[in-house]
Amino acid sequence: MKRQVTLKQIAKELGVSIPTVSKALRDSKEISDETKQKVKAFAKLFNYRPNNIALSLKNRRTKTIGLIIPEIVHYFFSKVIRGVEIVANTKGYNVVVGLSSESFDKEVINMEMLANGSIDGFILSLSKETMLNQDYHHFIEAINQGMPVVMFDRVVNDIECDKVVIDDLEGSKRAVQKLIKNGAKKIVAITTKDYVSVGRLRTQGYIEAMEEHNMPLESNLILKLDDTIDYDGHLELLEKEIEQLYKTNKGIDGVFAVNELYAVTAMNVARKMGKSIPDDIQIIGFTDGVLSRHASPSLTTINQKAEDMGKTAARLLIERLENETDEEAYKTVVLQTQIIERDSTIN
Amino acid sequence: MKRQVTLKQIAKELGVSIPTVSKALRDSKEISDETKQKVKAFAKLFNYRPNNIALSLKNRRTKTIGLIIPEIVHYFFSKVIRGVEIVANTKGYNVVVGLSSESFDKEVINMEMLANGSIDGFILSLSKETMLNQDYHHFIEAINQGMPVVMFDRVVNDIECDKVVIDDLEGSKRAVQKLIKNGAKKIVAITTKDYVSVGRLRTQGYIEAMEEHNMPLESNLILKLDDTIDYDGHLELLEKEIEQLYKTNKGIDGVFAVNELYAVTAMNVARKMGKSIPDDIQIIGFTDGVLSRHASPSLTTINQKAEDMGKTAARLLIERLENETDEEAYKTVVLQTQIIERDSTIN
DNA sequence: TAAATTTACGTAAACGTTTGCGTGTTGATA
DNA sequence: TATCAACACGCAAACGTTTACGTAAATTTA
Repeated sequence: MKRQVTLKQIAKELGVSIPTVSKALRDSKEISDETKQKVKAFAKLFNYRPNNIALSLKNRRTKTIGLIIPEIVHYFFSKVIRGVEIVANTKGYNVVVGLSSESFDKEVINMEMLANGSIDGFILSLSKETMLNQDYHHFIEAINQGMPVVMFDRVVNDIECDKVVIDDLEGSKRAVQKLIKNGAKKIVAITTKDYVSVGRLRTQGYIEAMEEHNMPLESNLILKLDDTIDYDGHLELLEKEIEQLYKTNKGIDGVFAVNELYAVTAMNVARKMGKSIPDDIQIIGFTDGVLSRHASPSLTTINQKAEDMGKTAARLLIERLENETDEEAYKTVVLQTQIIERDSTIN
Repeated sequence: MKRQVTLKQIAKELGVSIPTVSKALRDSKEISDETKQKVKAFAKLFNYRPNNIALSLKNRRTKTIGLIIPEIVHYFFSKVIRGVEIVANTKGYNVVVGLSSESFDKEVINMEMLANGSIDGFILSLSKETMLNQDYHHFIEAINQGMPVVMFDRVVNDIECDKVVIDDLEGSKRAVQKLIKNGAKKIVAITTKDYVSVGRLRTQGYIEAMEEHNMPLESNLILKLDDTIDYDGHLELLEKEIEQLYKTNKGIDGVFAVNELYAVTAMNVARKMGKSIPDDIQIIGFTDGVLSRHASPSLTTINQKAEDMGKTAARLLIERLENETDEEAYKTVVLQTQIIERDSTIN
């Protein structure tokens, strides 16, 4: 109906100039108290709000953050969004979310849609396809154009920007150490292929822990899954892979899985095979999500610090946006993980 | 480093006027081929992209949708976001997400942050507190200002705007009917207090199904939980409530739960009490999320059509934004549910 | 060859703000 | 009564676009 009222309309209605209205509302001392009163009353009456777009154009800043994530129906990423939102909102920023759906092209398109003035900076996590392609030109372009970028979780080391990651290596190492300490003798790792940066690091953590305790390190014991497959829609594929793993390696009594889907499936498969959790097999997963919490028995996991990650990323970005001072001092924040002990391990 | 190049800079560099550059790039026939070539080449070289903010100001439309949801770490809502994103992106719209965190105030603040020109329209689902307060002034204001609003799932009937809901009553009715047909004799409903619109409807569906089959309808059999409590953090509270329900009503052999958290917890509690699923107790939940799919046994559920809902809402909004024609013809789209049969019922 | 038309551009205004500066009016000072 | 500062406001420009319109020069037509 009645469009938002503008300075122009107030000015016209009150018989003053536009700048006078603007200054009155901002309490400039150039304007008489009388006029201020008049203008403010009118503005309040008609619920005047400055047009954000006009302000953005004038100030050359939108107070909006672009957040590009690979997937949204996902415990970890949705928690990151929440972290970003919380910090952004308290600092007066909005968040526009772009979904790459793990696709390189969509990642590029999303970034192009936003990089033309719509946002002040990016927070992003690489799509799987981008990690495979290793084509990072869109990030480099954005950065060269003076657009601050903060990468989280799935990052690329070569690119100069702020980053937030967890200590994947240390976290998984501690998980495996816990299994060993709990008496597990034959521990398998269920992980992803190496191009996924976090998968590689977590596998490495498993290997280092095993080596340090002189445990048998056979390639049989490491199941590297192709995580371009959407196992959520084809759970039976995943189940078959894991069943196979159990069958070719008799006597498995410890499972370390790099995400909670693998962990909970490993548990369900084991139970179907008549194993008891945690007495026969102990399981630790990565990412502390709903699945882990509500599985039965509940899963011991490594907390991936999703919300913290989002908050930290948002803080880093906003700091960079608001302090145009110390350029080039890019930071990488490493968040420490914790083990959340539940019922899939002996405590 | 080098800021985005503007029409002004191109014009200056090429010794022509700004409108000439603009027209050349838009292939206006006012401009000679020679000049067009020159301008386009230069623009391409310097990777010119029109500034979105300037365009928004000029066109009085931002091509951005504001999406306000109560919670993001939530299977249903994150799927809705995905639906909205997909449709929005294919139509050239961006999506800025605002979180109300189930709080009335945050809902209002979020809407105010966006209503000042930042977006073209809202898609939203009410926070619990708003449903309790029944204070809808912020929606009414937005609508009066000519800002299109589409409500989904948690809607308020009194407000005139487009809406997308599922057939909660019919869906839950069919769920209970299925339990009855499967031979369940004593069926309980685990639901929320009535101010949650969808909770009320789903409870109603349970009641109607029971009545139509002349099943005993005792208030004991309906557990209305206070869902302002964050059971995700205090699972034991929820477990205690459900355990109590089982104990005061011996012989329960059917459970209808209005969300998957209640359903999976009802299952876990039953199993801890030595019941076998689905032989002793059959369970159907609402919302087909990860918990249902990966629970063991997997849960039979009613599909809440989250992604469809998001897509439909986005389509409704964009249609209204782009056809300024038929005002006042508000639609309410009702999506039909389906039962996803899994292992928590006898099939 | 003068008038009419086309071509190819530039000017101005607009979207809604903010801010530096100019200016007419008032009151105080010398 | 001149002079000057203070006051209270308006003007202009800027952010980056687009579009209606104006206007020289070049071309066509009569």
